[in-house]
Amino acid sequence: MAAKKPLPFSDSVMKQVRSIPRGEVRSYAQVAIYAGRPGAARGVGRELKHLPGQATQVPWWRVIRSDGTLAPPVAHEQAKRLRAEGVTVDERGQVFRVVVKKDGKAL
DNA sequence: AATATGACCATAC
DNA sequence: TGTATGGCCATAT
Repeated sequence: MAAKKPLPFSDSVMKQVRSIPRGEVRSYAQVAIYAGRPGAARGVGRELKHLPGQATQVPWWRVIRSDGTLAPPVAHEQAKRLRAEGVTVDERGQVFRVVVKKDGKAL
């Protein structure tokens, strides 16, 4: 019997994105790594772009850039949704990442 | 199969 | 500190 076929890139990415807890953010690169394709950050962004957007169940807005900024095409919508979850977003689209200690306590 | 594009990332200047 | 350049990966044509 053939070995277990790895999930398609897109499915793997979606799975990871959906696993991001509310109020938490993750970078494209980080998602790519968790999806099993380190360095495929661009591919991640491409997949998220393919999403329905507002009508999706995938919390794409929790995926931001590695430097904490938001991607220009969606920055507006994204900032709005992030703030709705308690994530502090600067006017310039800068996200103050929620740092959590191993205790689960916010820093 | 090769080229072009993109919601990126890291480094160099 | 901000801008420019190269690299990486996954689709579309």
